[in-house]
Amino acid sequence: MPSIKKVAEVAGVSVGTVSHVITGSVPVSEELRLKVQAAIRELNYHPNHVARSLKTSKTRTLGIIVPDMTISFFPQIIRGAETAARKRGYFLIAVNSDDDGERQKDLLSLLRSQRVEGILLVVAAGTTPISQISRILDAGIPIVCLDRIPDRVAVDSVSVEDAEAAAMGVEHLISMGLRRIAVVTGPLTLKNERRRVQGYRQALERAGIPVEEQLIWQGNLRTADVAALCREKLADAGSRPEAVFCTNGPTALGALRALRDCGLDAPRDIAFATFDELTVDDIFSPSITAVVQPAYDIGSQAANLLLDRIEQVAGLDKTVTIRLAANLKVGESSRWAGHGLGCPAPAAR
Amino acid sequence: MPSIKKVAEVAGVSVGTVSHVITGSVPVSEELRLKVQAAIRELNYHPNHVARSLKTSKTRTLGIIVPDMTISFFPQIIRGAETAARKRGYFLIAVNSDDDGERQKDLLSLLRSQRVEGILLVVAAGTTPISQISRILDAGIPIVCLDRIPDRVAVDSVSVEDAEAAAMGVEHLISMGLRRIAVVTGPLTLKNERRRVQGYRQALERAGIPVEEQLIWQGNLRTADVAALCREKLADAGSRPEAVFCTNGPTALGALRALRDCGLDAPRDIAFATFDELTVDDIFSPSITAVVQPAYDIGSQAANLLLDRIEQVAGLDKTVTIRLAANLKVGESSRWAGHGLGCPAPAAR
DNA sequence: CTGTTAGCGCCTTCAA
DNA sequence: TTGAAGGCGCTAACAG
Repeated sequence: MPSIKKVAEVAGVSVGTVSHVITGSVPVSEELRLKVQAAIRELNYHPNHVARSLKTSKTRTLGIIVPDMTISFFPQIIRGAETAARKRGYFLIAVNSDDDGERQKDLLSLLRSQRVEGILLVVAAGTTPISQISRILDAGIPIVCLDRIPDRVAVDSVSVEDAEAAAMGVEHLISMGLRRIAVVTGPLTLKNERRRVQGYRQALERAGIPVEEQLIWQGNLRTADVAALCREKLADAGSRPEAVFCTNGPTALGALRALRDCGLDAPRDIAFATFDELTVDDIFSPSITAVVQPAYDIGSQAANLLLDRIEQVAGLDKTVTIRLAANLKVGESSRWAGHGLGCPAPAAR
Repeated sequence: MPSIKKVAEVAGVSVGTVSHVITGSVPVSEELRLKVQAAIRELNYHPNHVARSLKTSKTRTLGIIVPDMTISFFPQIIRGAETAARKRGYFLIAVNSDDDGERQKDLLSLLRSQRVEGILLVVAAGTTPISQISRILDAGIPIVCLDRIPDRVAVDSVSVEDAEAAAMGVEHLISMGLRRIAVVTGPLTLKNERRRVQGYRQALERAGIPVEEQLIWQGNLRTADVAALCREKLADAGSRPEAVFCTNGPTALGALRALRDCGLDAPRDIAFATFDELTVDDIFSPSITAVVQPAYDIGSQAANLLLDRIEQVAGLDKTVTIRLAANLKVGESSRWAGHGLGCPAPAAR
C-alpha cells in the first residue's frame, strides 16, 4: 500500500506538495500538480484516512445504532440518514443492537473508539440509557435519538407525532362504524408506545366512546408473545372487540397470527389497522390499513440535525425536538364487513 | 478526549504499561493493573482505534456494498455477515451502491481509503467491474462476491444454486398441472439471471415440455419497466401463459402489478411463483409461492470466507466458490384454479 | 514486570 | 509556491 512519501518520491517532489495537491488547501503549480497526479495514478494510491483522521482528529463518520435492520422501518431510516450524510461529506456506519442493553453499551463504546463524530440512536427497548447518553454528550459527541425517545435526558430527537398518528388510525376505524376497538401495544416503558396509547384514548374520547381499560392490551416486541396474549383476549366471542389497532409492526404480526389461530378473518370478523407497514405477505390476505411513518425523512432530518450540531451551526443552543406527521394508508383490513360497507372481503388463508 | 498519556499520568505509570493492560499482550502486576483501570474509568477513557490502526495497520473492519438495503434480501445478508464478523472480532460497515457503477467505484475507493481489511461485494447491475476488482485484489485486499457473480474474474464467491433453485420453482408449477410457463427475468447480463433461466429450461425439458422462446421475457430491475413489459405480453388472452415465474423480487413486483392492471387474478386466472420473498402486502392478496434464498447464511458464509482469506487460513489457495441451496415456500399463488385443485382463490384487490 | 522510544501516514505550521 | 519537520495516539520492540 503506497504512502504519500512514495508518491512524493515518484513525482519528484516533497510530501508537503503532494499533501497540498490532495487537500487543495494550498495552491500548487500546474506542472507539479500534474506530476503528482500522474504518480498517484501510477501507484494506484489511496490516501490513508486512518492517518488523516489521527492528524486532524476528524473522521467525517457518523454512527447509527438500530435494534434490527431487518425490520423494514430501520433500513429506510438508515438510507435517509446515509443520503443526508453523504451530501454533506460524511459516512455512516450502521450497527444492530438486537434491543439488547448490554450490546448497545458495547456499540456505543465501540463507536466512541472509532471516533465517530456523532451518533444516531434508536435506543434498545427496555433500557433507559440516560447515563450512557449523558456521558457521551459530556464528552462532546452529539447524539440524536430517533423513533424512541428516552425520558429525562436533554437530547435532540426526531420522531413521528405518535399521539396524533395513532389517533388518526383509530379515528379511521371509528369512521368505519367501529366502536369497540382494542389496542395492542409494545412495552409501555417506551415513551412512544405510551404516546400512541394516549392518541388512542384521545380519539375515542373525541368520538364520545368510553375507554375500556380491558381493551388496552400491553405486550412486548416479540411476535410470539403478543400472539399468545391476543389469542387469550380474542378467545371469548362475547367480549371480543370489533376492531384491533396495533401500535407497531411486531405487535401487528403477533395480533395477525392470533387472528388466524382463532379462525378469525379480518375484516370479515374483525377490523384491523396498525402502525407501520408490514413486510409479510404470507400471513394475511387483504391489504392492511396502516399508519405509515416517514421513515426516510426521519433518518435524513436526524442526520442533518446531527451534522448541524457537529458543525456548530449557529442558533442551535437548546435541545431540538422534531416531530413529523404520519400518513394513513387505507387498506381492506379495516373495512368491517359487519358494517355492510363493501363487498365481503376475501378470507385469510 | 483523554489519551493514553493522560491515563498513564493519572495512574502514575508509563504509557507502555497502560498499553499493556489494554491489549493484554504483556503481563502487568495486579497492583498497577488496578490503578490503570481506575484511571481509565475515572477519565472515561476510550482507546483511539484510529491511532491503533495507524500503528498496527489493522482496522479489523470489513466493508460490504449492496445495491439497496431497503430490499429485504440485503439486510438479511448484512446481518448474517455482521454476526459472523463480530464473532471473529471484526466490524462491518455497510453502504449502498444504488446499482450505480460510478457510485460503486467511489465506494470501493472509499473503503480502500478507510483501510477495510476485506470487502463483500454485490456488484451493481449492468457493470462489469473486472478491472476494479482485480486492482483491489492486486493490492492485497480480499474480496468475496455475493449473489451476483461477475464473469471472467477469479474471485471468491457465495451465492445460491441459481439453476437448481429456479428449476425447483418451475418444477413446482409443473407439478400443479401447468405447462405453458413464462419466465420474467432481469438483465441477462447478470450471470445469476442467466443461470436462473437455464434452470427454467432444464425443468421444462426434464418434464418433456418444449421451451417456447417467446415465453422468456427479459426485463430489467425496475419494477415499472417490467410491469409495462408484462402488460404487453399478457394483453392477448390467446397467447397468455398459464403461469408466470419471476427470477427476482423487483421483476416479481412488476409482473404482479401488470397482472393487476390487466385485471388478472392469481391464481384464479394465472398461476404465479417467484424467486425471493416479497415484502409488500399491498399489491397482491393470496400468499405467494417463492423460492427462498438463505440470505443470512449467504452473508455469514461470505464473511467467514473473507476472514479466512484475511487471516490467511491454510489450504485456501485457489478461488473458492460456495453455492447454497434454496428452499421452496409453497403459497396460494401457484394453486391454479383452472386445475380444480382447491377452493377458488380470493381476488386481488 | 516496567519504562522508553521509534515510528505508522498524514497535515500543518514555518522558513526559505 | 515549495520543502522540512513536528506530532496526532498508539503499539511493539527493546532496555532495564
